[in-house]
Amino acid sequence: MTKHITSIDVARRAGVSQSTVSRVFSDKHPAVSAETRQRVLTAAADLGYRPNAIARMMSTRRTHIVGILMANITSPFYPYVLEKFLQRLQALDRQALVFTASAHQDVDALLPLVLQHQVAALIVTSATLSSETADECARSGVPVILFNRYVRGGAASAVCADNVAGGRLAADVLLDTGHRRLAYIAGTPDTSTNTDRERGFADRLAERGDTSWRRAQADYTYETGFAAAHDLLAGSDPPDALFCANDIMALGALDAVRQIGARVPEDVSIIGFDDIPMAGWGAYHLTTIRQEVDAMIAATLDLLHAKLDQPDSPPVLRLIPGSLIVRGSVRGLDRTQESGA
Amino acid sequence: MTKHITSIDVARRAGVSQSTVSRVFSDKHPAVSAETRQRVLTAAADLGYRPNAIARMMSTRRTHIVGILMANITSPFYPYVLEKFLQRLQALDRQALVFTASAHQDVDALLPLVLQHQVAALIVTSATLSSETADECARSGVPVILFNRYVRGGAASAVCADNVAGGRLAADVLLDTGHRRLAYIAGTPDTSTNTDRERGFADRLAERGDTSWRRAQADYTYETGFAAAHDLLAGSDPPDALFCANDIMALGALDAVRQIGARVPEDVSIIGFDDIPMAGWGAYHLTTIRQEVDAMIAATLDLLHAKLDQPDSPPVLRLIPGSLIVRGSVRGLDRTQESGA
DNA sequence: TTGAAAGCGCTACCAA
DNA sequence: TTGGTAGCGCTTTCAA
Repeated sequence: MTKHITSIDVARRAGVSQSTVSRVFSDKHPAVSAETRQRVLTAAADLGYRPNAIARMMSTRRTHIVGILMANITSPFYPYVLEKFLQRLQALDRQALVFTASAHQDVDALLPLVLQHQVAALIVTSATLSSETADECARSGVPVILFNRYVRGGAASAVCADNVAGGRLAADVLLDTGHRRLAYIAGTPDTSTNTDRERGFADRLAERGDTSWRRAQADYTYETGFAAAHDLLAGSDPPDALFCANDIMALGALDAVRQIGARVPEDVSIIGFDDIPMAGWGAYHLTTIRQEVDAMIAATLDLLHAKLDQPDSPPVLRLIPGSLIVRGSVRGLDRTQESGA
Repeated sequence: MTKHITSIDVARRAGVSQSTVSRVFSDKHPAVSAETRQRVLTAAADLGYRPNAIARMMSTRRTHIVGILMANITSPFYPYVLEKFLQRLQALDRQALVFTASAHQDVDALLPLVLQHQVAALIVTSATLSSETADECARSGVPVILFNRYVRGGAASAVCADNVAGGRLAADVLLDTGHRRLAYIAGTPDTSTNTDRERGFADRLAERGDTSWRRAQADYTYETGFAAAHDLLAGSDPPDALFCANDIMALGALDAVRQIGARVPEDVSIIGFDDIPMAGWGAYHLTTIRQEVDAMIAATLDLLHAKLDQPDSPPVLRLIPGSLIVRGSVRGLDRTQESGA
């Protein structure tokens, strides 16, 4: 192992005290003469000194590290989210300790580990957090923001796409364009994104007098979306429109429709949710309800900092409206008809 | 802020010394009587004690944290890589501090920050590292493993797909199936993945007497792949086969071919590189050269631990062979003809 | 403006 | 098997 250079080495070389070296490298710049500072900086450069972030954390008992807890990174929606978070966090001079929860394993089990690392705050994405755990974080003084998830009555703030409104919008779009045999392809059960999208869709349909829509269960993957569409289309009196709880499943559904020799949108219309990059690709041209990811991320970081500045502020739920992105997978929709949700 | 519970609080409550508490929570379990341990554990549970990982690092001067430096998370190949790394690292009881380098910003600039956090090791993915920086890491005793990149003559070990062999394989496949007007769609210049794939392709073509292949520059995105294919196909005497430096561009190329009314593979064959999930989707059925990601990740972690155990071991370059995945985008290839690269 | 010294919460060594 | 104690490298009073 290489000998580690510490502030003491620098102090010795610069002929100053260790405290002075520390002052020079503190973020705020208190009372150090320009000349001394220069001497210290030179000595540090000569030695290749780098302040030890761990020791600094130890001493200040504060961390710049934000924990990110994420399941499902591979779902095409989340890599983008993660990258954005990392970029924004880095710009704010914060580091990110990232954890993934495999679907089966409980997110709550990961929490002690995260907390041990004294993270300044925690962002939880695509993974549910029990309200006990949320409370525990609150007790340790670690602000938690849920991204695209929320706990009912929990102690955690959350930022979500307005999934209910999105579901309603999908219902309106499909009905307005004259579709009459609707079906919903559901995402993973017990996720708030899925239940909210379905609820919005179902409620709006009911309001407009359609109670005969069908439903197939899938779990947010391409393969299950494909299979669900297949099943739906196989029966007699197949649906003429499919609302899919996310884009990936919608893409699978689209391929399924084509595979059985039907056309999109002439024979069946498809509308997705998310607006992932692939939705715009030539082979698909998926009409979808877009989540305003950038706005959601910005809101999350706002909430985070608000909570950091004011630890006692109450939890907040922030809903970010989405919007309809019109491409080619819904019959009777013309590309000027985009609207907010 | 909540009062923080320390090992001293636990010691007091359990009626033991602070050292004993520390022993109980050390990874290795030395010399603590079952009864004492139980008392300590109970007291800790009552108090909600959690060992402070920062203090532990400070004291041991070792970290379990691995830095991951990654650009391009959104390229569909990398989220999978990242998730796998996180999973494997977590299983090994290591945390991951993740940094992204936006393409423009120098990865080297991020390094001091990473090093300040006393990471035990560093994995660099999809981003080049100058050899100076690699040396600097070596000097600080931080093992660096490059994933899918290497620095010539550098001090860092690397794990790569065997891109040269993959390029050769693509050439053979296309020639063997009777294609005669070949073209290469290049990825981002100055990335070793691109240059190696191209070199393998070009060399093999030259060996077999084809020097008339064409080339279009793109940068690994769907859009540029689409545009490059468009250009290639627009001229007179358009190519009858396209080798794309990655799958995303191949998918773009495929959509471009269809858009101008040509058919894949009847009119033009396309072969990609990576085997991302979307390559298998119904709308594409892309024939491609697969990177054995799991093997690459395993090799990376092997190298990492080898280096950790034996800091003086020399840098290693490990090439992981890929294999041909036959789907429907190359004419004249029958699905039994898969082979190693 | 600078230096001395007291921690931060833990590990690890040495004695008992 | 346990307790005492000396750090780890830094920040942060408090004095000079």
